[in-house]
Amino acid sequence: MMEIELPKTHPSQQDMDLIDILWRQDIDLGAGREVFDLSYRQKEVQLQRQRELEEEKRQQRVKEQEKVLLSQLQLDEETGEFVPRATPTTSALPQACAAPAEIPQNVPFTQEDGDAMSFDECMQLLAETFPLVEPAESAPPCLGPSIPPSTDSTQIMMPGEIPMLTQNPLLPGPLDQTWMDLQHCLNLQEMLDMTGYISAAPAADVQETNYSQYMPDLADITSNTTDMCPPEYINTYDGAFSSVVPPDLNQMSLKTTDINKTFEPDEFCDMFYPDLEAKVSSGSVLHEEERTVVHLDELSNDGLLKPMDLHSLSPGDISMGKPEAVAEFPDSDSGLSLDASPKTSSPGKSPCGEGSFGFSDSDMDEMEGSPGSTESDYIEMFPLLEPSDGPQPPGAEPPPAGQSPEGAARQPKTEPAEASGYSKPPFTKDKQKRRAEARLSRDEQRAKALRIPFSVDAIINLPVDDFNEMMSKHQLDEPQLALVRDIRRRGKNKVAAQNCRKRKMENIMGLECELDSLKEEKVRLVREKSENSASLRQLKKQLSSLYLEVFGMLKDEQGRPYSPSDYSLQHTSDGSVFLVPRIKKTLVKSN
DNA sequence: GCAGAGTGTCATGCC
DNA sequence: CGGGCATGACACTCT
Repeated sequence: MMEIELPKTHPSQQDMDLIDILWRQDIDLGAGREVFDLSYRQKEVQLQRQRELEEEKRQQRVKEQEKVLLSQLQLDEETGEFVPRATPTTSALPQACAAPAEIPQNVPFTQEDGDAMSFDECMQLLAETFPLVEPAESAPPCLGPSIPPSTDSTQIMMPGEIPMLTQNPLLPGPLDQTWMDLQHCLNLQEMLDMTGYISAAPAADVQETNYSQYMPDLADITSNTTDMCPPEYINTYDGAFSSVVPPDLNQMSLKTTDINKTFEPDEFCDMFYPDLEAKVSSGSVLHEEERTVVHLDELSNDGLLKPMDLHSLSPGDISMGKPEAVAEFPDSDSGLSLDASPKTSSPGKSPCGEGSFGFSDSDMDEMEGSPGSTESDYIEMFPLLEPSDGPQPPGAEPPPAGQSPEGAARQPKTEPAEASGYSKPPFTKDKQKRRAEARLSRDEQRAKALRIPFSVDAIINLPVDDFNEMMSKHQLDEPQLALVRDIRRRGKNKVAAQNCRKRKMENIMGLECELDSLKEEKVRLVREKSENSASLRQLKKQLSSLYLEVFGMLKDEQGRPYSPSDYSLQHTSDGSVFLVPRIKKTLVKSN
């Protein structure tokens, strides 16, 4: 990009023409005309200052609202939650949509604490999701000063909509109510943290060891979930947020502009959540950015919807009350694994019956291979969620298949192996990776069938202590325990086998290198040997000629030369040379 | 259809 | 003694 020195005074027409020409040259590079417009920049600076002032005002208002909310809260002694005193809609059962904006935000958010997505992260997500509606209001209280207000990003995204921001301090009532609900949730979160509602240890573990990906839920939360959330409510949540898993957040934020115009409380509810659902079913999810996926993953991992619970939240289970995801996925361990294992009771042999858990590997393969295989598609859709998976939309038992069985399943997948900290397999071809993931999903499907409340990654990769701690928090029956042990054993052994083969290949390669170097050394030594032999022959030749020369110079008393057949020259170690008669020499030798 | 590579799994031994 | 690792062997899938 060319640099242009801006004139200190107003540019002349000639300058403007020149700038115009330069701009036309740069327009291909994405430069805007305003880049060269001084007055525009000055306006921008003024607007920026204006926004900052508004920002401060908003923050003050938010703090005041926070105080008011705190004064309105009371402690529910049964659940340990803080609930608003005069709000009847905080009951766990949303009969209708009378004021449901509060319900899905209250209960789930109070339960998600120890989860992969902290409340602050949730609030941050909200702040990012609704930047146009209430960017400054959602940010300051929960994000703290370190998080910059999202106004800038708003400006970047939609520079032409600045006037809309100026309306924010005069938010209409219902939106204020929504914000109060969000604040409410935030306060609940903070208070729950303080009151020890969430067990401190797991939370610390999640933060310190970064096992949040492995531990999408907590035991106490599980029980609370089942205790406090009737199926109807879960179903409602499911309907609203199940599809939330992959919605396009950008679209969501755009939608809020509509909310800004019309809403009343009921309309807000009707418009907001069903809209999410509509967005999801529209299939826009398939093209979302990775960052969005991550956020949604976190969303889906939120407390209320735990990995296996989400699976169990499938409409068949909830609305119809059938407890058998098992029948859908007739589980069995890899016939070899559990059945052959004498020390663990195989699910196939479990008291629950053969039909309940027993699907063989071949069965699983058939499931995976079938075009309508919901599990494999599903897993490919949410590889990072496994087996926590996203909630399934009500009424459509195989969501991915319903959406686009071909397209969705063929989407390039992320690598759960890497995400789970697996050592990289020695042979990395894409197809093999995919196949490995498909095979990995077998255990995940088994875990789903037995409703193991942990992710397979967690089962395999957690350290022993954390693993035991995790296990102790859930009441698992014998087949579940056996399956979890087998999953862990197989996972460990799989990694070990990969490492072993990798080492073996490295050993082979090292030996080949060593062999090559040895061959080179052999060639060198052979060449050296021949050189030494030639040198030795040369020395012998020189020695014999020297010998003859010296011997020929020797004369006896009569001046006659000694006969080489009768005498020979011998030298001692001190360098003396003697003329020795051969007979005498042989005698000496014989002696 | 066969051969070979790659991978998962099991059994076993060792630490 | 239990858990993990290493490795040979086998089965399976894919090319």
